[in-house]
Amino acid sequence: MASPKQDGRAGLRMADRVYEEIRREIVGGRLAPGEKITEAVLAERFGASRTPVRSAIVRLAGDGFVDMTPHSGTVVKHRTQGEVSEIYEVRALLESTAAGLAAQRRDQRDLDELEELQRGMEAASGLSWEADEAGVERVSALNQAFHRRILAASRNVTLAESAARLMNIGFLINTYARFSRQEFERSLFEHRQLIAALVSRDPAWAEAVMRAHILGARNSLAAEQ
Amino acid sequence: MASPKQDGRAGLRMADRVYEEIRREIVGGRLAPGEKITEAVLAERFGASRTPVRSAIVRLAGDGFVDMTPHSGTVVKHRTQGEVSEIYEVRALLESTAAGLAAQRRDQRDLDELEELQRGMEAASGLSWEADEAGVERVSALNQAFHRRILAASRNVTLAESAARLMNIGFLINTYARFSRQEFERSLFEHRQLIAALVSRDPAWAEAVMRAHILGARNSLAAEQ
DNA sequence: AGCCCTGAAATTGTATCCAACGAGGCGAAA
DNA sequence: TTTCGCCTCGTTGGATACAATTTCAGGGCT
Repeated sequence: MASPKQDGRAGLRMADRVYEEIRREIVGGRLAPGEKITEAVLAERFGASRTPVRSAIVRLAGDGFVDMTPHSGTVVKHRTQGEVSEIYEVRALLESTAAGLAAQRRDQRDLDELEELQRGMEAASGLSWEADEAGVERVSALNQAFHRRILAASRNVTLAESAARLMNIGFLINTYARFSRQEFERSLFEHRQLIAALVSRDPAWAEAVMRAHILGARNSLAAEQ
Repeated sequence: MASPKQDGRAGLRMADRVYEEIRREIVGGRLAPGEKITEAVLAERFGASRTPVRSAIVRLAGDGFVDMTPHSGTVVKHRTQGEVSEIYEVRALLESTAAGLAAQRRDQRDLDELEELQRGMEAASGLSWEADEAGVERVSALNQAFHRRILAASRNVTLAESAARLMNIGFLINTYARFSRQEFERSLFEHRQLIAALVSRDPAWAEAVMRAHILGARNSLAAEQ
């Protein structure tokens, strides 16, 4: 192909770009579960060789996004509703613990940034929920950032990483897109409560709100399907 | 090079063999944290090319065993004592929850296999703790299997995988080798209690024992360093 | 003396080529 | 007609060749 530097964003390895792009496509639902992934096809699509594509796929497999079977191929991992519920349950366990720690350890910066993110989400209240695809995706990104900020405020990197891994494979964007406006507003309200619990340094409250928040989301999801 | 099938164990990809071997060397402490990993060196040691070695390293990085920095190289990940403590704390959280679930959901097979593993560990009571390297490693493997069995009995695959990941990077063999005979016997006793809790289907008891078991191990470790 | 610049060596990242394996189709025999 | 076996093809796994980047030593400059 001989196009050494196709993308302007320098410094990024081709393998990383491929990884990120495929990941986004899976999380965003553009690549359906069960769909086959062929190295040569992707290589051509990215104007790269199979080598970095392969590297990206190995990483995706390690992160639980795809299933690789030797000499046979790679498919987007399928998850049953039960597995998705499990993911939410473990997230509830980890993130509620993190929220409790965060209530004890947060500093002013944490609170400021959470407020900022919350304002961003509230600003999206007026968007047309079914039509505005990009808007929904932005809200979802803010939601993820909010959760990550609380994980960071727990000051426990291991806890944060374990939870973040589950958030990723939880296909958040996809699930968020399915949320109704009502669910979204409940979510906003619970985030507000979370901030309040952190402000007043109340670990038990923060923990309970986070658990309720995540298990509630799980149930909304389960009810739809 | 040109030695297409060096190892008799067929069916295994070269990349998998390299992955497993490096992983064992890191977990076993034969590769020290901070040590540099050079692809070409490993490739020669395994009589392979750099391609499968590189694939293995990417996986190891994904699993948190090594740090890859672009164009610079790969080093065995260093963990501070604080990080190791964190790992044990999150393990305590996940595995105690799993133990509680296991107490409710276990069947007779689970109990039988746990008994079997426990007998195996008890049989090692007579080994010379400082001299018998292989013996210690076997005990460590049995211990890991015991914990994995309880995770499996929780019937929550997500929970089990999250915990297993942390067990792996906890460098169990290494830590176990540092355990004194006294620690080992305390461990045996707690495993017995765990089985009793599962037999009597007592989730709260199982949960508490597991939490105490893991946090105790963390403290023994912290006290040494 | 200390610092920066430069260049060569070492090492990683990517491309291409070859080998091995699995999937599916076709044909022959029961 | 159905089923077993073989064969071809497509795809992945691995080897080798090449390009790009970092690192570090050494020399010149401030």
